[in-house]
Amino acid sequence: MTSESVAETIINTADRLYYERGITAVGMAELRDAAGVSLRRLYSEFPAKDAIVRAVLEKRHRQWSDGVEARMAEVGGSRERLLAVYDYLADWFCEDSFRGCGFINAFGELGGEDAEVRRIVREHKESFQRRLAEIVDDLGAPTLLAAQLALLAEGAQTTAAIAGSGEAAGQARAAAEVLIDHALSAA
Amino acid sequence: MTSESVAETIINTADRLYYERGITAVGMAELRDAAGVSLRRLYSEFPAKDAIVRAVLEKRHRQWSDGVEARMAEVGGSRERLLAVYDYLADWFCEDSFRGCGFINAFGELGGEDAEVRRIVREHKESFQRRLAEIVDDLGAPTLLAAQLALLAEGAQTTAAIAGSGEAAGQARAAAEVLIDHALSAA
DNA sequence: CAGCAGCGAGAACGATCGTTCTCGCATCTG
DNA sequence: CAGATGCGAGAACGATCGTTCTCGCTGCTG
Repeated sequence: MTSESVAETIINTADRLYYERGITAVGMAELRDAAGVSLRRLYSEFPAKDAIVRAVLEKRHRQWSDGVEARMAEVGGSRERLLAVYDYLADWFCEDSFRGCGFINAFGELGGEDAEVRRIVREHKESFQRRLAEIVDDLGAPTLLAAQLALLAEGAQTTAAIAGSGEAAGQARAAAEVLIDHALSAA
Repeated sequence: MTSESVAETIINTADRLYYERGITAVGMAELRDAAGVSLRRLYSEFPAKDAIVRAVLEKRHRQWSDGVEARMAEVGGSRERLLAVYDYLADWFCEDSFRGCGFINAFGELGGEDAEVRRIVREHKESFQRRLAEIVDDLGAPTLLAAQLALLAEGAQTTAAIAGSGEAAGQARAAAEVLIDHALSAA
């Protein structure tokens, strides 16, 4: 396999810097230094900073989807697959670099000005909700449950980031169990 | 009663602009124009932009606390007081100007760089959780429930902002009912 | 070897940032 | 009336932003 392309290096470096410190706080000069490329090369790979931001968000979307999907594939049964989401969150929250959901952060920072960022963030969250809805449907539970499980996951991400502790994942998981079992017993 | 002071005008204007468009996106010149004061006056009331940001967050914290508290006072019983939080959210989400939780947005935008913002945001969220914990305690339910109800509220705020719809409030309320009743039946 | 295309280093550009300074007018004090 | 004070308007400052341009080296092709 070939080593990563220049564009990938740029995206990975930008992702790390933007996530750590915020998008507007990281200038193109800093990105150039950290990625070890020339400014000329930066602008030959991407037309502008906006394009890098979009590429970073799209890469992050694939990573999240793949990560959640892999975690869900490890267990059997729809109920366990739903709960696997919170186990995935628990691992993520433990990472030193964890600083909340990159999409929520980008939305808070740029969502007021940049309609394209709004669109990407919204699509990311909708796709997660759709995936949950599929599994909830397999369970035979109402779609409302999928939305509620998503609320728990979103709340856990922001709470873990702000509180600086990962305990929200376990709390969300326990709440999810109650909601799932209640939905099943009502069906 | 006297009309609002210059400092209050500045804070209220800054709050609106920062919330609508993001903090870094709003410069001091724009704030001066919108508040109708001179730049000189801006810097005589506040030593720097950071101080305005902090003042805005602190005002927002009082507004949130007072608003939730007033809403909870309208109903009787601990269970209804807890659920009143989500009714408060539902009203808020319907406002045209709603763009998510200002603290979460500020955290996403500045939390990576500004430790003071981190502290204020964390304190705000902790104070909300403490208030929930008091009422949960009155109910005789375990403290875990308070954390879970907070997760639902946080998740509803970000989801409503990103999706651009207020339905998350009702979904969170329904989930809260299930969690509360489950906690009570187990006690 | 001559000529050319590609690219890195970094200067340069115009815009805008937060912040400070200058100037001139208005209002008060004696 | 003379002088001082306070403040608004806005120019000025240095820094930094995103972006483009220049220059000079490197390695290819004929």
